[in-house]
Amino acid sequence: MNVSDIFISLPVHMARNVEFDEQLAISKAMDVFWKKGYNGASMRDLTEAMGINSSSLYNTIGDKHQLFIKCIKHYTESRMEAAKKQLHQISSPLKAIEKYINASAYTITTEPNSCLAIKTTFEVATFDVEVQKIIKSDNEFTYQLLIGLIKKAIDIQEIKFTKDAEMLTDYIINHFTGWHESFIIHQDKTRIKKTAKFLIEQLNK
Amino acid sequence: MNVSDIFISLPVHMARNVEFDEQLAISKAMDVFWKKGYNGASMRDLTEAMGINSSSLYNTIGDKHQLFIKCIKHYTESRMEAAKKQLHQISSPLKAIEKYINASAYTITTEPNSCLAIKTTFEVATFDVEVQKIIKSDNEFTYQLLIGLIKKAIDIQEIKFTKDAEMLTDYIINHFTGWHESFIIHQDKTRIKKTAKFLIEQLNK
DNA sequence: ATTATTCTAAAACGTTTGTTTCAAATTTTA
DNA sequence: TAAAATTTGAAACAAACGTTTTAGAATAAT
Repeated sequence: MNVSDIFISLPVHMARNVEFDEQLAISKAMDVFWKKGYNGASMRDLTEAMGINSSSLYNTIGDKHQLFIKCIKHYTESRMEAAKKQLHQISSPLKAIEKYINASAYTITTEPNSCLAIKTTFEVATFDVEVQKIIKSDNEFTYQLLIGLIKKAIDIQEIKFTKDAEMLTDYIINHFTGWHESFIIHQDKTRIKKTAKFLIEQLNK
Repeated sequence: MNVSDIFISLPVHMARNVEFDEQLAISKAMDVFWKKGYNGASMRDLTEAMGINSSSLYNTIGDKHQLFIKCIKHYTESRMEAAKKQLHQISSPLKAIEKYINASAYTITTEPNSCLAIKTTFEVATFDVEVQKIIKSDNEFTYQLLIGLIKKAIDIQEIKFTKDAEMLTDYIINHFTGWHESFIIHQDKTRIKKTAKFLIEQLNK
């Protein structure tokens, strides 16, 4: 055996390339899961929205579950990027926290669907360990982002009423889920804006 | 036509009575929906848990959707009764609020499944108007219960930092949903207890 | 241009879905 | 006790489910 044998299993003739844009297709599938949930979305719903045949889907991305995993990864990753950009270069940590809270309230009361990560948490995260991991790391990202800001704010005494940064981070994050539920039930922006305003006032005490 | 004709359509021969206990069967079905969600629960899952045949189910309760409606009604109604009993005769409004918060935190970190009402809100309440109504009135109950206490607490100056009872009610309720999500993700009781403690401290300012 | 390879579309796959049928069992009224 | 009415269990229903197969179109390398 010589070195070239190692590569003998590689395709000699490279036939057709995949026709469809995988990222675009996943984004389309994500929208379906977002609206209908994991169990509520059928493969026919998905392939129709993606504009591809199920054979292409199974040849490239995989089965329904693998597709779902890619969709929520896509969702959480794009949210992370958006958050990074959003808080990029804000001098005051407390101002950054406030901006993050207001941006969350705005997103919740503006987007057509409630957060896919939260919907997924309540629908399948209890059973599905693979989903659990993604949801957990998404949550951890937000947590680290906020706790960094809170620790800084405590350090420079922008926040004076507590030294427990971990608790305060949890405390703030908890609100977002409640706002989502509230908005589904009442469809009332002002209720959420008022509580967001109050939460920010609390931070300034 | 005489008066007796009005009743002529009523059954003359009353045959068998329904064998199974409907309330018990609905309670069993509720557990299945609670674990698997609406779309995740199959009729075979449900009838097996209920211990009845699907023909009996369709003859008495109705189809899957009607069964689900009865299940979430059962869920919300029993929760309402429990809440009423719980706060029955507590002299101080603020103490009653605190008890309600602590009881919520305890339930969230103790029960095997996350709240059926919240799971339902995120899974189907966006589309299903019948479900929406039930969820909304369940929410309204909690809202009225809390706002009553908060208004009293403001009146007798147990709460001094705000006069906006509506906002504060929303603010408190919002936490519960967040705790549910947090507990699904982290399974950490102390994180929830800490934020509950902090929330109560805020009320005493 | 031929060959090897991969992609795509349509159809079909076996299961499972929610729901209905139907005969047998049961019970009440007469 | 006979007749009428209704529930029950088992089987069957069509439709939809997630997935696979298959034949042919497409394309890169020879």
